[in-house]
This record gives sequence, structure tokens and C-alpha cells, in this order.
Amino acid sequence: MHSLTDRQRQILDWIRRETEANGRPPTRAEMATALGFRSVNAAEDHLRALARKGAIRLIPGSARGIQLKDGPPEDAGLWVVGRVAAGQPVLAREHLTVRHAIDPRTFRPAADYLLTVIGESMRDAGLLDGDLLAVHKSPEAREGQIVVARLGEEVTVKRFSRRQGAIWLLPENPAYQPIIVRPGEDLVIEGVGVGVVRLEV
Amino acid sequence: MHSLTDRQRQILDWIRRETEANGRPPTRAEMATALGFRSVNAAEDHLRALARKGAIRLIPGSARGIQLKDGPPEDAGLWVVGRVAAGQPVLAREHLTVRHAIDPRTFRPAADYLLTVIGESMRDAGLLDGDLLAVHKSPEAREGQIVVARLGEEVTVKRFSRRQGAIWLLPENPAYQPIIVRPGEDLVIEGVGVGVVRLEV
DNA sequence: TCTCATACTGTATATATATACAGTATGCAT
DNA sequence: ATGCATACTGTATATATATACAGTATGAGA
Repeated sequence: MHSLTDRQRQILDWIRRETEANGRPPTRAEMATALGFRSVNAAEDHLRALARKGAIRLIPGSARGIQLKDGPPEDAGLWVVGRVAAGQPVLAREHLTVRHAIDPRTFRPAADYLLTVIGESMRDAGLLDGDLLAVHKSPEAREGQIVVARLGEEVTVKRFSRRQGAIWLLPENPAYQPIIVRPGEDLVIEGVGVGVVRLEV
Repeated sequence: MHSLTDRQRQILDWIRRETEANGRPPTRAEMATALGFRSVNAAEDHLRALARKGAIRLIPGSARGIQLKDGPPEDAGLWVVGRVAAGQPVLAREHLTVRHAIDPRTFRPAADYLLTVIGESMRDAGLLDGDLLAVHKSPEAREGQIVVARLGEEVTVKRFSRRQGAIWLLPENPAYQPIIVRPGEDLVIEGVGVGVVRLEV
């Protein structure tokens, strides 16, 4: 599939939501109204582009003839990433242990994998030992986000903060100490937490 | 909902399959062709009957304007149950708000629905305000399980315990008091917690 | 510099589609 | 005995809808 433009992805997402909500795809006129086009042909053009790039299929001469290509792919779901050795990509096949049938788009932004939380350092954020953290892959993080960070050999889940020219990885448990990472130290942000799944209560 | 005739249920099932397969509801003409009517009006008549009996909703003047009232809930995903009025079954259609594409069997035993946790009374069990508790329907609970209990008008999530001939509903937060339910009081166990889904961290 | 894709406005039209109206036949309830 | 719902056939039509055609403006690539 060719890569979509921002606008096209925006419109594809809208079509997906609309189809889900109404149980049927929109018409060109409905698209124009909702998306703010003054011409129905703008909708037609976008549909053509999306079809050409393989994101949808158009059924000619048929009302609401828009088929979304990626419905529920059978390989959908989220993998639980196991022990990750240093320097290796988190999502390498050999680290994937169990797959759970959970749509990645349940979370915003969409989750890429699940990571088992070990220890009690994030207890007060409601992240208990054994919880599965839904992680969105991202090389950077914003203030206050829960991140999956790699420090040399170690992979850890902490809250992200910038203070006094350093990066602070804050636990959410008074029994634990913050980790202060000074510039130049070997810190890699693997992703940000977007949700939690707990399989026992 | 009035009871459907055999023929009407047959046709409703066909519409459901067709909608699922094509991603959109059929037209009257498509129904006539597939179901062997020589007149499109036969389809129209059936749709009117199904709408009158509440099985579907028809959107006037709109192409493929057939909305299925009851999507198959067990089919895929878990519903988030909204506010439940007293004396009404939790899983009544009108209480279902949002569906998440999570396989119920991700949890053991399988979850039947998701319930939004309100308040901080179970904070120390890692259940925060807004969390979705995966619930397995069950009229009874074992010692120490997290239960969804109904006390008259109120639906509450607590830890279940039997003590001194009464049932104790224990919070997991020192700021809250246990609820003690003596025999004869109006307590209904709706189900037991089997997991948690959190959509924000 | 020219071309091409993107992202639209604006107008027009063939046809896909919903839907009304007029029937026929059957069975069920009152 | 008569009305009413079911389950259709057959015809007709207003309009919802897809889609062509003619433009404008912008930015990226060759």
C-alpha cells in the first residue's frame, strides 16, 4: 500500500468511524457535509485516491459502495513482549511470547505491544506487578507520560520528566528512588504507555 | 419486541450475514434477488414488519438505510455497561454504550462485559477511577474475589468476604468503610471481576 | 520549466434506490 | 363473516447517489 497523506489518513479514519457508528459507509454528499467540502467531488477525489492506494475498495455504481480493506485482520491482536536482551529491537520475533486478541486501536494512540510490568515501583499509578502495559512505539516522550525506557541492559517503566537539564525517570511509589539520566548517558525511549490490561484481579 | 415469524427471522438473519460480509446493508433489490422475490416490494414489506417489531430501524429516504438493532454482542468484543437502573438486567441492550474489540476469553473465566469503575474506593487494588473492570457474570462469589454487587439502587465494586454470619464488602482504600450486609438485606452479586482494562495511563 | 499529485469548487446527469399504490392468496382471531 | 397480519406479484416514480466534466491553486519531483 502506498503511503497516505495526512489528509487522506484523516479522511480514512473518519470513514472508518462513520461506518462503525452507522453500520454502513457514508455517501459522497455525507462526506462533503461532515468534512466541510463545498463540492461532493472533493469526496469523490479522495475516495479515488484512497482506492488507488489500496486503502479502500470502491464498488462502481452502487450506493455507499465503499469497502474498508483492513477490517479485522486475523493477525490482529497484541503480543506480550518477553525478556528483551540489550541492543535488540523490542519487537523482534523471538521476544514475542503470548498474543492477546485485543484490537491495538482500543488505545489512543494505537498500541504496538504489551509489556509485563515487573515490581511495585509504579504501584501508585495503578500499575501492579504482572500488569500488561500497552505500549505505543515512540522514540520520544512528553512531560508526565509513562514511558518504557532502556538504560543499557535494563528495560524499565517509569514516569518521564525533564528537570534541571536532565531526564528524570520517576517511580510512583515512595519506597523507590527516581533515576536521573544526565545528557550523554545511554537512555533510549522505547515507547509510551497508552493503557493497561490486567488478567487477574 | 414482538416475536418474529419464522420467515422474518430467516430474513433478519440473512440481512445480518449480508451486512457483516459486505460492510453495508443490502438494498431492496438485492434482497429480492438473493431471497427469490420477484417484486422488490416483498423486501419492503418485510423491512416494514421487522421495523414495526423493533428488530431493525429504517432510515427514510436513505440508500441502504437499514440499521440492525441488536448487533451480536457475544460475537466479538466486550461492551461497556453504562448506568444500570435498579431491577433491570445489567446486559439489557439499552445499557450498552461502547464496544471494545477485546476477546472475552482474554480473561479467565471469560468476561461478559466491562464496567466503568467510579471512585477511588478500590485504589489499593490497582483499580482507579475510570478503569474498566472485566466482569464475569455470576450470582455468587468466593472469599476474597472482587465482585460487582448491587445493593438496592446502588451498583458497587468491592472485595467479597464472609465474616461473622454477614457478607462484608471491603474497599481497598483506608479512607473508605467496609459495607456490612446482614442476611435478609437486598444484596445481589452481579458478577466477579476477572480483569482490568485502562485506556489512559 | 514542465509535469503530476493533492485538494479542492461548481455544475450536470444517468441511474440506483426507496417507496407509494394496486392487487392476490392464506391463515388467524373475533 | 369480517377484519387484519403475513407473504407475496407487478408497476410506477421521486429522489438519493455516484460520477463525469470543467475549473483553480499549491507544492513536490524531474
